[in-house]
This record gives sequence, C-alpha cells and structure tokens, in this order.
Amino acid sequence: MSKKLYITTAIPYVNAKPHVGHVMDYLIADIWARYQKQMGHEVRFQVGTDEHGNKIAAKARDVGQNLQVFVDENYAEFKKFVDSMNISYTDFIRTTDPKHQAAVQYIWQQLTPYIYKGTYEGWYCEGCESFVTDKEAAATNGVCPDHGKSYQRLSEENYYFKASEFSGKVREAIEAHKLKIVPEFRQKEFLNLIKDGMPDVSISRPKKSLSWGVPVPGDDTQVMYVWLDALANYITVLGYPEDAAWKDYWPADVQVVGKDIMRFHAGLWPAMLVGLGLPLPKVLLVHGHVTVGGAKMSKTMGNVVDPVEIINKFGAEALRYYFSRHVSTTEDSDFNWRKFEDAYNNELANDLGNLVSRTANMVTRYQAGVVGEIQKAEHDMFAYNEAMRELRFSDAIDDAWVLVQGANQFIDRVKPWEIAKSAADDPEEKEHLDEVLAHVVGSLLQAASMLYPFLPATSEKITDMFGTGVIKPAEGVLFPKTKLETAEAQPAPVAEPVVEAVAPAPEPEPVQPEPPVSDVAAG
RNA sequence: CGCGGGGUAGAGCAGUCCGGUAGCUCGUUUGGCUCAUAACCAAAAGGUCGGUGGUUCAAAUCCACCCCCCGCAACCA
Repeated sequence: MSKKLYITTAIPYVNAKPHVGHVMDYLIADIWARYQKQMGHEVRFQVGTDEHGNKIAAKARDVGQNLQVFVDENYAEFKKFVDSMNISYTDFIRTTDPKHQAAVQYIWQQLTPYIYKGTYEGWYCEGCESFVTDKEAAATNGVCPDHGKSYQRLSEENYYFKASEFSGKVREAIEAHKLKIVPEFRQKEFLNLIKDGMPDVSISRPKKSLSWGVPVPGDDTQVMYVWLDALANYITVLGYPEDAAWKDYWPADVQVVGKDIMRFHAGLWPAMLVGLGLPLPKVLLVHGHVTVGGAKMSKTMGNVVDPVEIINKFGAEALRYYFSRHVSTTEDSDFNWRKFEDAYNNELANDLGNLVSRTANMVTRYQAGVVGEIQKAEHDMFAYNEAMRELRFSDAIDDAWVLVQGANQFIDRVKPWEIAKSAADDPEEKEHLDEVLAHVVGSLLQAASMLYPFLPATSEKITDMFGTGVIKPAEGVLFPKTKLETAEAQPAPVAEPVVEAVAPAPEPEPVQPEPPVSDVAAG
C-alpha cells in the first residue's frame, strides 16, 4: 500500500497580493492531497513562490524597497495566505532559495545540447526597461501606458531552448494520455496549438536588461528568464539533482495549473523534462478562472476580490466550501458576495450546521449525550470515490450533501421528539429512539469523513463531537449565520455567538464589515 | 480569419456521446413540524431546451446552415 504520491501547484508571481484566483490552485491540490492521505497514501504536496524577474524588480523599485526585502515580504504574505486556507502542503519553495538556484543552473547545464544563442526582437520600453509582447504593444497603440513613451523596436541576444526538437515526443505523450491533460477540451486546445510543432523558447536575457534572476552558467552577461527557473521548481523542491529522494516522488501524479499557463506546463515543461531524460507528469489538471460579475478580474476594473477578506468575514472553511462546490474546477465561474453569502447561510449554516446542532441537542436531551450503537457507512461510496478519482470535486461534495439532506429528512419523517415522549415508560420505544438517533449520528459521521478533503476543520469538529459515542457538550454553533450588510439595511449586530468548545482551531468570528460592502452583489 | 467553450424555468447548472413523457440547487408561493442556527420537512407555480430547415413514429439530444456571448492566439491563477 502507501504508494508515494506527488502533487504540485503553480507558484504565483509575487508582484501583487494573493487574489481569489490563487485559491483554486491551492484548494484543488489540497482536496486531492487530503483525499489521497485518507486513502492511506503518502503524499508530497508542493506550493511556492516565483520571485525573480523584471516585473518584480520594477515593483520593488516603485515602492522603493530593497529587492530581497520586497520578495521576503511578499513571500510571507503568500505563505500566510496559504496557511490561513488550511492547506496541507509539505513543501514551500521559493525560487530565490540558493538550493533551487543551484539546481536550476545544473538543469541548464544538462540542457546545454539543446540551447543555442539567438536574437530576440520585439517592442521595448525604455521606462520599464523591458520588452512587451506584440499583443500588448498593439493594445496600447505602441505607447507605454506607464511612461507615455513609444515602444522601440529592439533586438538583443538571448539563449534559446530547442523546444521544437521535442514537439513530437510531447505530442505523443499527450495523445497517449501518458501526460493526461484534464479536462479533455484543454487537451484538444493544446494539441491544436502545437499542431505545427512547438517553437523554440527564449530562456535568457542580457544582464543589463534583467538582473534579478538566476545567472546563466558560463556566461555572466546573461540571466535566466523566469519560466525555466520557475518550472524547474517542481523537481528542485524534491531535492533534484543531488538528493536522491526526488526519485521517490517524480513524476508528479497531478500538476495543478490555471488555464492561462497551461501551455508552459503542457509544452515547455515537458520538453525540458524530455531534454533532461526525466519522465513526464501523469496528469495536468487545468482549472478555469474566477470571474467577478461576469467580467474578468483586473486591477484596472477594480473588481478584484480579496480572498483574505472572505476568510475574515466567513472563515476559511466557508471559502473552501464555496470554491469546491460552487466554483467549477474546469470551467470559468463567477464569484459574487451574494452567492457566497447564500451558499454559506443556506448550506453550511442551515443544512449542515443546523443538522449537527439539532442532532447533538436531541442526543443530549433525550439520552444524556450517549449515542447508541452507531451504524456506519450505509451510504454507497462508489459515486463519491469515482468523482474524487476523476477530479470532479463538486460532484463528490454533492454526494456528501445527499447524506446531510437525507439525515434532515429522516429526522422529520421519524420525529424523534415524539418517540421521546413515549420512551419514558416504554422500553421498546426507548430502544427505537436509540436506533434512530444512532442512525443520524452515523450519517453525520460518514458525511464528515466524505467532507474531510473539502472541510477538514469542520469534519474534525463533527468527528470529535460524535465519534466517541458520547456527545461533547456543544456550546457554539458550527456556522453562525452571517449577513453582509447592504447599503440600506441598518446594521443589526449579530449576537456574538459563543464559538469555542467545538472549535479547536481559532474560529473566525463573523466580522461586521466596516461600512456597507455589498458592492458586487448587484452585478 | 483560425481554434476552443457556452446559449435549457427569475438566477446558477445537469441532461446532449448511447434520440423516447424536461431535471437539480437557489429564489418565489403555500402547507406541515417544533429536536434545531427565525432552522427543518412537504407541495405548488415557473421552460415553445438560441434560430431555421432536415432525418425519424419520436429531437434539448443526430445532420446542415445561421445568430449571440465568453475565452485563446506564446510568457497574467
């Protein structure tokens, strides 16, 4: 048993704060990792930060900070965010880590047979001290929006990686599902993209135009461009090349990325691996993007949703819940506060939270907290397991919810409160009541187990509460009702709920939003 | 122009591969219950399944053409 598994997430570029988009990477990987651990596997789970490159250097300069200090602070922010989401990663890699940099240089040297010097030509902004893409140049009519200057056509010497040479092998691997791209339409999209082969990729910049990066071995006039550096993290974090332990985990079982960077992970990265003589990852899971009010999230539109704000208002479990059930893994999905609030109140608070509460109360009230013989696992797990295996997470959580709703229905149908009335002097009724409540507790425990990958803290609370057969006195509630104030509504402060006893981890208090914050709700 | 995704009740979606009385969640309305977080349970209303034409006894589902929305087109999760 206990096969060693490995899952990776894309490492965000730390030139800005975390946003809701990053949630998807971490959450998907965490759900998978927790599920596999539940199944008895050993899981290595990487997260990290991409800290090199001009944009970061420019940003640090803008805010007048020392580069290393700047990336240290941003790294800390991301780390804090990942931790606050309760992500069960095993490794956090930073591309500025000296070990990583050394490994990247080693990788470069191994790839030398496929690296050649060429000329890069493109639109260059003197103000930014960097090239922009043709697309960007076109979109801005050839004038840099930040500096008001026209772009210049410049060329410079770069090293190129012969990705073209590996087109065939990469394509074959993808077609044969040796490197399986999920969902399938992404695979189709990518294969179409490289139907004429993959182009060679520029992988370095002259030091004068890019200094914040890994030096190219044997040429101190050149610095590596970020992709080679960043992609390498998936193996350097395992200790590649010197620590042989990497062999226990590579190839990765799943690599999670956003649709925007699929091509690097489906093309360049596999090409690098083939060049290094390493096996390709087994699955590339490409998730969609989160839109806000139907529009792409962007700073200029000012519609960026801060996940930290969500956690502050509703808690990490709520964030995890919403993004695993109501945000599609593979398609783009819309986020707005209204939907979020509805899901939280209707599903987490009313369905699940209230079920826990009414069950605990009845057991406490009718039988002094002692649960009878708990029946277990009567819900067929086939559909759930299949959904988890196929990475259809919202289907899996739906299936867990069947149990939650079923328990609520069951309670209403058998009416334990009525049985309780006659149970006082009728031993048969007493036994019946016992069975009924034990059945509900059994459902709850099974649901908790199914929900563990999604809502680990909640799952543990439920298990703690009912698992021993004697109810722990519950003083608080699982998910206190939380309403965001609207512009009109007078703030009617929610009674400060007592939240402990059931809460091993610090439970987020329902924070009263300062001023009205129902911004996007209208959209 | 090309490639991909999508257009099904007020909203969000499933069903389309393998044609056969149009389904789920939320919202709305009504009823029930009282163990519970003004929670829970039940029932009802609500859709000519983007359009046109075709195949068929039968089309949301297959075929053809067309319209609309979104994304991608090489370095933004």
